[in-house]
Amino acid sequence: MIENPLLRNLNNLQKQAVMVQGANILVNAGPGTGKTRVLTARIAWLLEQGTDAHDLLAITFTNKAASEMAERMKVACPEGGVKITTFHSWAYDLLCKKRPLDRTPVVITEDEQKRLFREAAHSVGLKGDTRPLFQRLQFLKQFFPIDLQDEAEDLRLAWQHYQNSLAAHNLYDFDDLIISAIAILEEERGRDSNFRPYRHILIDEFQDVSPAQYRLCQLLAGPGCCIMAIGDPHQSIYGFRGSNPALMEKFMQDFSPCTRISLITAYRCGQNLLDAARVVLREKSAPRLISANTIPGSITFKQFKGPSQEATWIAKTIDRLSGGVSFESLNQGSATGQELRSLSDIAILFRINSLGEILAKELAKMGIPYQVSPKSHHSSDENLNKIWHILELLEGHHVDYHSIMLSKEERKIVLSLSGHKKQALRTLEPVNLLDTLSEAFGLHLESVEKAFLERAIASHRQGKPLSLALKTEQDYLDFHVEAVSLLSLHASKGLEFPIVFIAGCEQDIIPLKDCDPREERRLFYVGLTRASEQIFITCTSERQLWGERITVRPSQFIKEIDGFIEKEGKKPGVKRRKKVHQKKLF
DNA sequence: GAGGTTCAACCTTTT
DNA sequence: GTTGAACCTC
Repeated sequence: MIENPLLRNLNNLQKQAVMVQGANILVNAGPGTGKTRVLTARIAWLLEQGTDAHDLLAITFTNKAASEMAERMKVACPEGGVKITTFHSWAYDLLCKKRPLDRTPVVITEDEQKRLFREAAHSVGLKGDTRPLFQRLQFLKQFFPIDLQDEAEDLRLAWQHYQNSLAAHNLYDFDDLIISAIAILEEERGRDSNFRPYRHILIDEFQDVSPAQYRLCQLLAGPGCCIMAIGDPHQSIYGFRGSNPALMEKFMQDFSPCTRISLITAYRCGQNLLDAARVVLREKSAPRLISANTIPGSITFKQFKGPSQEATWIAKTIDRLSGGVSFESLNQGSATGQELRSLSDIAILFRINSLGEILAKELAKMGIPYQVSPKSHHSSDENLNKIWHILELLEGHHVDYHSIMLSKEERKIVLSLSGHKKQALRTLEPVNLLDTLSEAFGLHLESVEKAFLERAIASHRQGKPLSLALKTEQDYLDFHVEAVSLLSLHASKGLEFPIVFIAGCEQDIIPLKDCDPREERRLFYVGLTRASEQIFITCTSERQLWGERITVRPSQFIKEIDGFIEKEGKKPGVKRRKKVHQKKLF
């Protein structure tokens, strides 16, 4: 029998996973074991087996991951037609289908969520700081069913009021999307026991599902539906939003019959890196991954006096590795004889964003191009949102809601406009309208934002609801750009770089104080397994944190992986072992 | 209701 | 060391 070309480049375990029939599948896929490859191969294989594309659903966590997978699918099977989406988008689409057309659900941002909640808390007579209550609400919303039994009366009251005010304007926060989808599906299932929308569901990064999303999975599947859940419980790092590595085990029981496959060949990291990472993980149940990489991967550890020395050293090292753009390296030339690196091959990871800022400054000083994780996009989102509220207010929609979202001053400006002026604004060319608004409200729109808003306003004037027209496609980091990536450990998940720096590797930062120590281990595991060839771990003896200057010790993890760290002036342990091995051979 | 003062957080983050 | 929210004063 001729082997299917889709399966040709897969190893045996991957093939097995791709071709499971008549059972749910749980794939334990450690770092670099070909998770996405298995997922896409399975979709392609199912299609080839005659599955209708409409019976297939692939779910990822981020839009970015979804579009990347869609891109891969285009290559694997150009006819395509398979729905690749996120939990939230899927839920949003369902909501749109179930609501009357004139009542398009509007999703609010976290900022708006906070304001609305505070407003709600105050209107039920709560005094004092409402932030702890809000945090609790956000956490509880990740669960299903939501249990308010043991919660404070204050929280219940404020919650109720918050949800009422959302409902009054057809608003949903991100968690409501999932919660509402669950409610719709439960109701539907109660009415019609044949309700089975998909025959095959594939879920990526399953270790990140929240209990609510897990419930959604249960409702989407039923007899005759096969789920492939793929993920790595050891990379579960989103406990603060409800995810839990134990859910993967629960899947085995709840979705019986279920085949479990653990991929053990890793194509990214060298063996030395994999073994070091496994030591930090301290999970006896974790299988030892075997690297297909011939380079063992080296770990270097450096301790500095303070953050500026650390940053300088990192910047200089990057400069040296990349052949250099700085004055110094131009003088020295690339005398090291090492192969030069593209800046896009290098990432600097850190536990807390404040460390990233120091590093960014130093790189800027040296003239090394860098890009930071998408956190900074936040401010531009705020601009877009503000414009949205202003425009809606100008049109007189949901006046009370949109008013809350603007500052008093801004509100005054909008509401004081005469009807005549409003009408004039409405007919203004989008470009001019934006200019007028930016000036009146002191907004600084970047040209990209402006172009985007112009398009949105134009399409709105052709009859599209403004909220829909503005529904943004976030700009994501482009890792092909010739720049060093500065990322939090969390943001680095799913990415890979030949060379990785982990900065600020100090006790109480990595692992971070007062955090779940097991999750901190998994987080460091994620960090170590981002690199394929080389890791530089740095720490300092002194750190200024939250205004206080403190002396710090190296992270406990350093000691734990000491045997895997390359010692200065000495050959690394692994290489030596290799030599011994070779002697035996001859 | 604007403007100053005090007090406590301050980690990770996608949708 | 900075921010955001609540509270206080005029």
